[in-house]
Amino acid sequence: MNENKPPVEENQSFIAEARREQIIKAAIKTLDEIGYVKTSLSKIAKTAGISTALISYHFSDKSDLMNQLLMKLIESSSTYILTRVQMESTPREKLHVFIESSLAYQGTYPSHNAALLEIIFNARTPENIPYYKLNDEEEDDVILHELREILREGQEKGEFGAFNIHVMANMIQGAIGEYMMVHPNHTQKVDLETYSNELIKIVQKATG
Amino acid sequence: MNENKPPVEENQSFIAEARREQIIKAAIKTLDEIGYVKTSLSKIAKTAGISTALISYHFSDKSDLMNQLLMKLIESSSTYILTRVQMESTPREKLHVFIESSLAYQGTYPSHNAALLEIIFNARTPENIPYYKLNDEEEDDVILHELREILREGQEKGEFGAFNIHVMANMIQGAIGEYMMVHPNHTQKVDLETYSNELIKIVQKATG
DNA sequence: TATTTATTTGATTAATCAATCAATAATATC
DNA sequence: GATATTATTGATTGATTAATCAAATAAATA
Repeated sequence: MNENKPPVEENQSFIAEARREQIIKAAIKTLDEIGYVKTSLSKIAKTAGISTALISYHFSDKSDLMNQLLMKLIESSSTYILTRVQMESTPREKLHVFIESSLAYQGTYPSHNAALLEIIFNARTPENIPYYKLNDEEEDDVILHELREILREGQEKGEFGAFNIHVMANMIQGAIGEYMMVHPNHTQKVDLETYSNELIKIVQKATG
Repeated sequence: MNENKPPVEENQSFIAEARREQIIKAAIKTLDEIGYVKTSLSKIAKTAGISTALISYHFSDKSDLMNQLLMKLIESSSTYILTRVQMESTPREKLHVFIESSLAYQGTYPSHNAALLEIIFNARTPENIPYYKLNDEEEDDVILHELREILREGQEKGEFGAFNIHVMANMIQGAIGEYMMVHPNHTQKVDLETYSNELIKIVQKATG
């Protein structure tokens, strides 16, 4: 029966993995509710109903926790958007779905979104560079890269007119981000669906 | 010679006013260099070369200092942009100058801009609402209001086509904001002037 | 079952924070 | 020049922070 034993690593980390999940969930909730500045390990621990030291046991560091959480949040929203975009065929359709699903993600997971913002705006690298200034540097930002790719392909195929891809991509991301910042979950001047539709129309014309 | 005496208030507050200026300048520098999270009264005091208690003497509170600083920064950038916009006559010209000067302000006062971002993203009202979620609620945001007014006037005069004003305004602001976030002061993929020109072109087409 | 290994806690550390206060120093007023 | 007011400091308070550690508990392994 030896060959049936699950690999040691998986077995070892089963409890640990569940605990990490729990801590990360508590971190999201805390960040959403009180913001990065007031979020401390003890606040997160209290939210999770565990001791502070337990967080230190599972994460080497506060910044380790925040980094892992950030990666999870980015991956979550990226997957949500990319899977939907990849189901479309033409650049124009892809672009519309990109906008639509980017905004839809915010409506579906508002707390994830808030937590993501709090970390990006506040956490800094060991070299003290804020994450929000890092974004652009190639490698990392899958979403921005995909958006540019859609625009490039659209121009290549003649579906889109002439424009600067970097600027257009920034503008679209900016329009999406602006909504996610300014609008609390309820009672908004422009509801999510209207915003989404109108933004698509405008971008349609801009990419001409 | 009595009537020549300057009003008591001005006289009294002369030193105090200068000191407040100095503290606010030090706060800008500190926020720019180490970010909101790491900025403390003692760090600001050290930057200013004064004692921490002196800040408490001139400002009732940490949040009082941050609020006054925020107001100054908003007023500074608003004035910069609005004076330039008001020199133009047609909505189209106003819109172009709005974009141009918004971006130019960032290039001219990068540290002011960084400090503004740090406060907006981090400071919260006594009710714990982040400032960046407050923006939209009428009264306050002079800049956003002006932008919408330009767009409205342009539509009214038939210079612009049909689009949702709120969404278009958000998109333009988002495109501007995106630049100011992503791009550090040097070695950028798209330089400020190119970005400005290209954004104007795109918005020109979008507003049709 | 005995023993090792993984998980969890409570107590503690040293640092830092905002804010207060009494004691000076500087300035203005009379 | 005496007196009051304003400005400034250093020391101190109590709260909170991230991180460490020895001790206790739970789980896995042999």
